[in-house]
Amino acid sequence: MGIDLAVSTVIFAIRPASDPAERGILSIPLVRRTREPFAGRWSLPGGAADEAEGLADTAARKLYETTQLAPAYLEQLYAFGDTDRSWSGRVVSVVYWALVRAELAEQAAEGENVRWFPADELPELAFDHNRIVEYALWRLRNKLEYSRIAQAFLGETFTLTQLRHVHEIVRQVSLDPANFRRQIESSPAVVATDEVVSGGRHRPPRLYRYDTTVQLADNGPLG
Amino acid sequence: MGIDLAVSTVIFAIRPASDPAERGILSIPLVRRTREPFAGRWSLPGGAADEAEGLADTAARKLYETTQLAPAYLEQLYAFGDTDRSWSGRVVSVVYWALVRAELAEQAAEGENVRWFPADELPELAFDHNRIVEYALWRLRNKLEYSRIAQAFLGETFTLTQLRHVHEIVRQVSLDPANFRRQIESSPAVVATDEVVSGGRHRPPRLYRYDTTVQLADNGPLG
DNA sequence: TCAGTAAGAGTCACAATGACTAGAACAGAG
DNA sequence: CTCTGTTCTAGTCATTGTGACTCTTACTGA
Repeated sequence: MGIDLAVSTVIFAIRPASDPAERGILSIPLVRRTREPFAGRWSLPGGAADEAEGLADTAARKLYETTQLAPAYLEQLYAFGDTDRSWSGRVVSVVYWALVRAELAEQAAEGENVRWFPADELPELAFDHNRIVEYALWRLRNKLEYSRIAQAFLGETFTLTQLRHVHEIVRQVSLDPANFRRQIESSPAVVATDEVVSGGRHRPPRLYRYDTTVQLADNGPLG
Repeated sequence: MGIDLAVSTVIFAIRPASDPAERGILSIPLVRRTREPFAGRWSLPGGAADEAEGLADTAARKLYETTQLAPAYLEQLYAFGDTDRSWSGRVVSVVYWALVRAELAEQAAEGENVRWFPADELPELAFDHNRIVEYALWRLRNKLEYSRIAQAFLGETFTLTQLRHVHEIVRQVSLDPANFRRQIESSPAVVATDEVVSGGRHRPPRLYRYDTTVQLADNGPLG
């Protein structure tokens, strides 16, 4: 009876690769379902919407409860409401997507029921979650090109090479370092600090920092 | 108890202006509320989600029932779910936005409870509908620049001047006719027919047609 | 026949971008 | 200490897309 309203989140982070030649792998944490339908299958973290809480707040809370992660960026993805997307009654899912810093994601505990998967090598998930992740991936890759959200994968300060690696890993391309530098430095939202990273094996790169008065993405009137 | 799920739609069409110097006005049909809360106020057409129907289907149906319009383009805008957006219990609204052909919108019946308003001269609406329309407008103006949805305001065939007027009216800019032509003709999705519009006061312009195998907008995996 | 207006083709300068070159600055091997 | 390999960083060059602008063509109505 009635329509159930759920809130789920597709969480992205860049995790270290087993092969050290790769710079990292775009990954997604999934939770194993303990109940029918789809018991045993992996699925997106989430749950029923809370009556006393905004949708984004519910997304952030569920996200934290299941993975202990705090997102650096959170945005609504889509409301999935096809009639046949669940086996047990009608469910409308308001899905969010989130970006988590690599540093945090590394510490994150994995367990029997929570595990990280490479974003484009997912198993068969519960419900229509494969399709949802596919759409989230598309949005992430698009938005990376015309906004500043790449920063959300990194920390307060970062080198241009780190920022370039984020783009290369997520968008699965290889970018010319010199051209990438030119483009980033043309934006006033990125400021060079006078610090450098010492201790590396090569010429010490300069640290950059995002102007915190500039928001990561322009979502119009929604802020 | 429980969260009510509603579906509403922001409908756009270009309607003739009273001043013949203007080419048209971007307009939105609104319906007058007959019940509390906000009885007498104008609001977006919509209603409760139907358990047996997809969200987009509900949006299109409600849209047709209240305005007798069939949209040429329909896309989900956002799920609004703040806790304080309704006076009567918690309501989550999945909002769509739609484009209707000018030809259809002209025929559309206005009545005591349905009326068209210029998109940026709206009265104070019920609930948070002013904010919703503002966001829909922002999305429309953005999307017009990087997709082919402008065509949805027109008919099967159209002149380049008509298409340019759509851009000028919606984006509130004035565009150079020659540059606009160059840009449109560089896209393979627009094909020139060998027909022309005769009977005008000036040199008869050629009719163009959109390649129907190309979709109006690229919404990724959602199609 | 002329004036006014829009269609349609073309030119020019400038900005953004991809491909590429080259010097500077480091660590570690010899 | 010197050499080598790598990366950081600053440049050049050619191509492309775009805004501003000019000019000719084709029509109607005065």
